[in-house]
Amino acid sequence: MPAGPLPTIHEVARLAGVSVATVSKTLNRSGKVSELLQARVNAAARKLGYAPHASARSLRSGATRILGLLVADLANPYFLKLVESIEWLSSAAGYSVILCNSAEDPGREERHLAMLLSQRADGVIVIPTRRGWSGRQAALADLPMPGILVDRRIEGLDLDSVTTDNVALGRLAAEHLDDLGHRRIAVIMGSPEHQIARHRLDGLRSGLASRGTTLDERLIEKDNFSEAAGHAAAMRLLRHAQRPTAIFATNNHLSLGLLRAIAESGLTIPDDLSVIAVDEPPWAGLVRPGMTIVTQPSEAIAQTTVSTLLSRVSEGRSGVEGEARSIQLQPALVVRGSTAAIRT
Amino acid sequence: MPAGPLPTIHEVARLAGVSVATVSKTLNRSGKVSELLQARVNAAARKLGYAPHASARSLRSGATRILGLLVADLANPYFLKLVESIEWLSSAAGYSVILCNSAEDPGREERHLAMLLSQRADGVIVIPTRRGWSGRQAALADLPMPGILVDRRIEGLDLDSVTTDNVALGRLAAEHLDDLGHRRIAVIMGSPEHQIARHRLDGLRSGLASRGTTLDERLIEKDNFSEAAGHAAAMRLLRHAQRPTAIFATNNHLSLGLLRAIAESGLTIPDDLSVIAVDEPPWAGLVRPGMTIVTQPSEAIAQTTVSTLLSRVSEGRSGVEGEARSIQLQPALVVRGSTAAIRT
DNA sequence: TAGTCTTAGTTAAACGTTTTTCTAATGAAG
DNA sequence: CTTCATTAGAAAAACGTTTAACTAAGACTA
Repeated sequence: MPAGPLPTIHEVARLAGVSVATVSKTLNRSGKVSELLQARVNAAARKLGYAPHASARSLRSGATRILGLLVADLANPYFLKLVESIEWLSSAAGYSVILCNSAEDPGREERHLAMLLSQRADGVIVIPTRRGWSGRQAALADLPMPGILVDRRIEGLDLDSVTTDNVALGRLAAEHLDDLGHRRIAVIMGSPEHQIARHRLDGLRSGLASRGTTLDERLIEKDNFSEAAGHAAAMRLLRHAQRPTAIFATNNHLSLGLLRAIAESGLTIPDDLSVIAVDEPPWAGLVRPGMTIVTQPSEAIAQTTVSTLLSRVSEGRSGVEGEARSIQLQPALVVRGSTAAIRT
Repeated sequence: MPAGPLPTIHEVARLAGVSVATVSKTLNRSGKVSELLQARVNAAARKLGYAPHASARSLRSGATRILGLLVADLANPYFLKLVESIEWLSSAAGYSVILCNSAEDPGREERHLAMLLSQRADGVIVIPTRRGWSGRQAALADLPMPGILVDRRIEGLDLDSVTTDNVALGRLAAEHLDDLGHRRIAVIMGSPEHQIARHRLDGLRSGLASRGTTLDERLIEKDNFSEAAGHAAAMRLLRHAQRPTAIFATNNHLSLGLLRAIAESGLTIPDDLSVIAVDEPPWAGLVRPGMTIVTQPSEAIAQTTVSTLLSRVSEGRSGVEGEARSIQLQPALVVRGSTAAIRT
């Protein structure tokens, strides 16, 4: 790092023989500057290697062109996809992203939020941690900049949100399994206190009900969302007196645990057991002959999130504020080989 | 977002009945302030919900407490682990992280670097893209803030770096396979233009050589580092007249492709084929009976990276600059079931 | 020709901090 | 009873921008 102190706009102005205002206007393409001076300014800026000081700029202008991205769990491949897309879209729109991983820890989440407030991010995108929001909604509601929730909603919090229609997701799985003739269907649902898990289960249940099948409540495995929990739940199900003919795992971690359990048991998919999972983790290709999944439209979710947030940002607080928009996007069923018609 | 304009230090000062200097000193624990005034200031700050304006602070103080993290490829689980650890450590040290994904695109990388310069990040951590650095080293070398390379080094660039000892990594794989009696060993090496790939191959070759085995050059598969390439290479190897008894995949994407190919071929690990891979991707558990791997010490690498960078940051440009440190950490072999002694 | 409108540019204020310099008060030393 | 340090606090400058307010010079209108 050999360079001395960085050049300021004043040095550019001096070299170009103009005022700093002219430099600013030229570089920001605001206001009128003659072709001649524009050329001189640009040449000077390039020659000096001028890079505007973002802090100074935002101190004066009031906008940082920074978005905060607060992720509940970076290790979840689905969230990672969201992060990738959101970073991509933001950067295309001229915004930088401060990434914060709360690792499902409300304490970290809160500290990160305070930091983003100090940074005066122009907006914050939050995939909230699962627990710890009761009584803490104010932290988000009182944020002085626009915020938007992704994937998970927080009960009793009036904020823009973009989520998957998780009831529809459960219903898709139900209809597919029913079409294949499955009646003994198990669910590894994660934590029943979690809205998403409940919605997916509700969708499954109602989807089956509308086909005249009732879900066997004894085949609903409830615990948390970890791979270990998925593995344990799967083990219980596989040892069940009347083994289910199909298992629905409602999240990436859970389905990984499920697949591991199946591999350990020496069972074959889909002959011994049909499996349907949510989202497409990188390892979906390892399951022969391909994983049947219900996918959440991660690209569309990222897209909607960023554009909604940025439109709020440009509305500014001048706007009528309006109602909180809560946008639900539709999942899709991708049929591959891990589900098969039940043997007669 | 109901709150009006955020309170400034002046309003805190007025409410506490002191000067802004006293507020600043109190909040930053710098300078002497009496107990009494400290209490008044803290109370006032809390009451107003004061959050210092980071831009103003860094404009004046010259430090942003922001680190830039420029990642070549977020989709690589190994890099993701690094990102997680780095974010964690930085945030523990009081730094925020601006995450930039270059997705192996030098153009994006360059734009992100310019942005980080504008943001006046206190330091930048770079996992550089594979290509596109010839003639562009200056972009990093001339950075006015401390920078550090992780995982990949750039030839001809004199900058701190933290990497795995990849020759040792290859040698570990070689010795393990040799111990098990394998002689027909294949490598899916990725791109031969890439230093890491070459080092790992060199390590494998020399490791075998020191045991008296020569690596069959026809069993070295070269292409790029994608999953597709890994899959294709594996397919070629599996159809080989004399099928190798063991395959070494030198990267996460490649090993995923390899495993997929094996699953498709209906071969069993380790009976038909031993497999050794690098790093522990989430799906390692899906391979029965467990994946044998050579791991890079990602935690230690993250740790070393952050502490080295932060020490450079606090040295400031006052320091003697000193030599660039290039730190190599040692990989480790984790033996599980995917490698087995060759059948006699 | 005198007045008014544009236009292209400059000057200077402002953003919210930190930090240097300054001041007044207290206490110790001679 | 001075003088000199020491201290806690205040006043003010500075950081590098953007932008509002201003100016001078042409171009147009009456």
